[in-house]
Amino acid sequence: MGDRNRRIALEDQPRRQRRPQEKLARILASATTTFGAEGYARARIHSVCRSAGVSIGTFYDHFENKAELMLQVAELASESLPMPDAATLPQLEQSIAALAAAPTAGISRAWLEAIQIEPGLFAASERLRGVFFGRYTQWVADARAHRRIRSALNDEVTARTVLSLLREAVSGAYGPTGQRVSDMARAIWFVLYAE
Amino acid sequence: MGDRNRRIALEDQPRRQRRPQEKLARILASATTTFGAEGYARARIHSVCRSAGVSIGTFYDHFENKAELMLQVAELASESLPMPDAATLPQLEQSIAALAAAPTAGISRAWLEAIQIEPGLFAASERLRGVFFGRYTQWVADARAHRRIRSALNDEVTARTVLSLLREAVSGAYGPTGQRVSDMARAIWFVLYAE
Amino acid sequence: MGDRNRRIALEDQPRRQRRPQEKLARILASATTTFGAEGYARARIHSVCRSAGVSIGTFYDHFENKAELMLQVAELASESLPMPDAATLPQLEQSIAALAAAPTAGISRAWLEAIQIEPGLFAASERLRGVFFGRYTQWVADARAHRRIRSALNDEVTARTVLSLLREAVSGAYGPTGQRVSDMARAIWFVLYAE
Amino acid sequence: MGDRNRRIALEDQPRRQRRPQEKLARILASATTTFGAEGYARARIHSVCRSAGVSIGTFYDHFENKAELMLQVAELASESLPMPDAATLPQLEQSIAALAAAPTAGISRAWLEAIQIEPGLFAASERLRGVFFGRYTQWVADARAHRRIRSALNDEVTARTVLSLLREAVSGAYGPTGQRVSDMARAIWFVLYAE
DNA sequence: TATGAATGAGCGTTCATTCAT
DNA sequence: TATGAATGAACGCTCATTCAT
Repeated sequence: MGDRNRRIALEDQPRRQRRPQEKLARILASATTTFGAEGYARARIHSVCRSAGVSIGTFYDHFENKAELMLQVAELASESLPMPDAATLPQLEQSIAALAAAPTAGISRAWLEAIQIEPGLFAASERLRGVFFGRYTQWVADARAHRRIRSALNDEVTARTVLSLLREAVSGAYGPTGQRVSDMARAIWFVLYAE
Repeated sequence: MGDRNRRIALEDQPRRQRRPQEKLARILASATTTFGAEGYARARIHSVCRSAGVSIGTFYDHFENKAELMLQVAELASESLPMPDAATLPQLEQSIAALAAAPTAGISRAWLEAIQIEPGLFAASERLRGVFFGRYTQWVADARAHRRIRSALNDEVTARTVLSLLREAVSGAYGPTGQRVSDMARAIWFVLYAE
Repeated sequence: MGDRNRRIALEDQPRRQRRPQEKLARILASATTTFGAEGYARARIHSVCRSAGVSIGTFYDHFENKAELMLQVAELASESLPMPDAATLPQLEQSIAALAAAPTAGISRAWLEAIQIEPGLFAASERLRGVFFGRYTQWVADARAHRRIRSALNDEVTARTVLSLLREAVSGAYGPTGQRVSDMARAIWFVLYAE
Repeated sequence: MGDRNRRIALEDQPRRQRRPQEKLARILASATTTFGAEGYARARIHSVCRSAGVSIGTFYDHFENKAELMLQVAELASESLPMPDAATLPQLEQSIAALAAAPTAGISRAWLEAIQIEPGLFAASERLRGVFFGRYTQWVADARAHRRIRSALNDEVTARTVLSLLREAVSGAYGPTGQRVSDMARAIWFVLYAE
C-alpha cells in the first residue's frame, strides 16, 4: 500500500515542484545506499535514478558519468564521516555500530572496487587516501595523548590498522553485524591503547 | 607403451591436448590469477579460458557457471593457503610478502565481491568463513602458546583481526606494496603478542 | 525618450534581452555556423541555443523543431547566397574562396543530410532544388551571354555541374581548402566557357 | 508472403548451418545497403544485424565497433568500384547508371559523414583519398591518351571533378535518378574530352 | 514572453551462456 | 570429449522536446 501510494504521490507532483537542490541530494543519497549495498559495478544508474525519483536525463544533468557519481558519493562520505569516539570501549563500540548502520557503511568497499575499474578515479583515490590517513593518524595521536600512551605501534601504522578494521566492521560480509562490530571495537581499542 | 610415450610427449608441449585433469587445473590457475587481478565481476570467462589454453565449451563441461568457478578457486585458495610464520617479526613480514606475491593474493577481495553478487554463493561463504576463522583461531592459539602470551584480545577476535589485516596487506589498493606489507606485519605482530 | 535610450543601451550590450526579432536572427546565425560545422544530426539544439545566447524554451517559441530550424537556415542561405563572379578566373576563384569562408559554407551538406533524415523536409527540398537550379541556370546563361559562348554542355546541365563542384569546393572533406578551391574554380571555369 | 516465409526459414535453420564466411559477407552487404540508404549516424547496428540475419553479438565478433564496420564497407566499395567505361557517351552513361544502381551507391556520402564524426577514421580517410585520386587520375590520363586529348584542365583537377560529379550522380538527393545520371554523364564526358 | 530542469526512448556495446558440429 | 560461433538481455549514456514557473 505504502509503495503504491508513494508512487502515485510522486507522479502527482508537478514537474518542477521538488527543488533542484533536493534532487541532487536525493541522487547522492540514493547512490550512497545503492553503491553501499550493491558495490560499484553492480549498481545500476537506472536503479539509483528510480529510487531517487529522478529521470536518467536529470541524473546526467548533475553528473558526468557513473564514475563521477561514485567520486562525489565517496567525497561526501569522507567529509561526513565522524571520527569514532574512543573515550571508553562501550562508546567506541557504539560509534562503530552507528557507522555500520549509516547509509555510508558500504561505500568504502564500493570505492575500492571503483578505483580498480575506472582509471579516471586514480588521482582522486590518491588524494582521498591522503586525507583519510591524515585524519586518522591525527585521531590516533589525539586519542593516545589523552591517555599518555606510548604504544609499540606508531600512529601511522595504527591509523592504517584502524581503517582496515573499521572497514571490516562496517561492511564485512562475514558474520552477524553485532558480533563483528563488537569484535572490531575490541581490536581497535587494543591497537590504540595497549602499551 | 606407444600410448605412454605419446602422453609424455604431449606433456612436454606447452599447450593443448593434455589430460582432462590438467585442463581443470589450468583453468583454476588461470582463474585464480584473473580473479585476483581483476576482481569477480570484471573478470571475463573468455580471458580465463584463453589464458588457460582451453575452449569455452570445455570450461562449461567442468563448471556450471562463473559462480562455481569462483567457488572452486576460493576453496582451492583456502586449502592451499599456508599459515604465516610468526616466529619472529622479520619472518612474519617475509611470510606476508610471500602471500602478497602469490597468485592467490587477490582472491579474498574477489570472493567478497562474488558473494555479494551471486546469491547462490551465500551458503558456501558461511562454510568457508567457518573454516578460515577456525584455522586462524587455532593458529593464533598456537602462536601464543609458544610464547605463553595472555593477551587482552581473545584468540577469536585476534583471528578475525589478523584476517582483516592480512587482506589489507595482500590486496589493499592503497600505497606501495612493500610499505603496506611491512606495516601490516607489525600490526599483526602487535595484536598477536602484546600483553 | 527614456525608452529609446534604454533600447539603445541594451543594443550596446553584447548579449541578452534584445528585441525578439534579433533573437530569431541570432538563433539562425548560430544554427548556420553549427549545422555547417557539425552537420545536421550531430548538431545539438543545446549548442545552437547556447552560442546564440538564447534559452531552449525561446528557441521552441520560434521553431517547431530541429527540422524547421534546418529548413529556415537552408532558405536563408539560399536567399543570401551571392552568385560567384565569373568575369575572370581569378575573380571566380576569389568568389569561391569567399563562399568557402562564409558561415553558410557547410549548409549544403547539412541540408543533404537533413532531407535524408527528416521525411517532413522532402517537399521543401524539392522546392529549394527548383529555386537553386533556376537561379544557377540563369547565372550560367548570363555568364555565357557575356562571352557569346555556345558550349556543348547546355545551361541546365552546366548549372547542376557547377552546383556540385561548388559544394565540393566549399565543404569537401578532402585536401587543403586552398587547393580545393583553386581546383574547383578551374573546373567551373572550364565547364562554363569551354566551347 | 515472401517476407514471412523468409523470416521463418531463417529461424528454422540450425545455429551453425550458415557458414561463418557467409555471415561476415552478409553483414558487409547489409551494412553497405543500410549505410548507403541511411547515412552513417542514422544507420543502426541493430538494423544492419537484423537485415543480415545475424545477432548483435555475432556482429561484434567480426567488428570492433560501428566505425570499423564503416571502414570495411568503404574499403570494400573502393576495391570493387569499377572505373566507368568512357569509350562512348552512351557507354559512360550506362556505366554510371550501373554505379548508381549498385548497393555501394550511397557509401561515398556515408563515408564523408563518418569521417566527420569518428576521429579514428581520419588516417584511413587520408589513405583512401590518395587511393581514389590516384586511380582516377590514371583513369583520366588513360581515357585521354586513347583520344590524344590535351585538355585545358589537367588530369588531377579533372579527376577531382569527375569524382565530385560521380558522387552527385550516384547519391545525389536531388531529382529523378535517370536525369541526374544522364546529366552527370554528359558533364563528365565534357570535362574529359573537351579540348 | 522567457526560462531551463526534467523527461525517456533509443543508441552502441559487453559478456555469460548455449549447442550444432 | 572438445570446440567456438552464436545469442540477446542488459548496461551506460545522449539529446530532442516539454512545461511549470
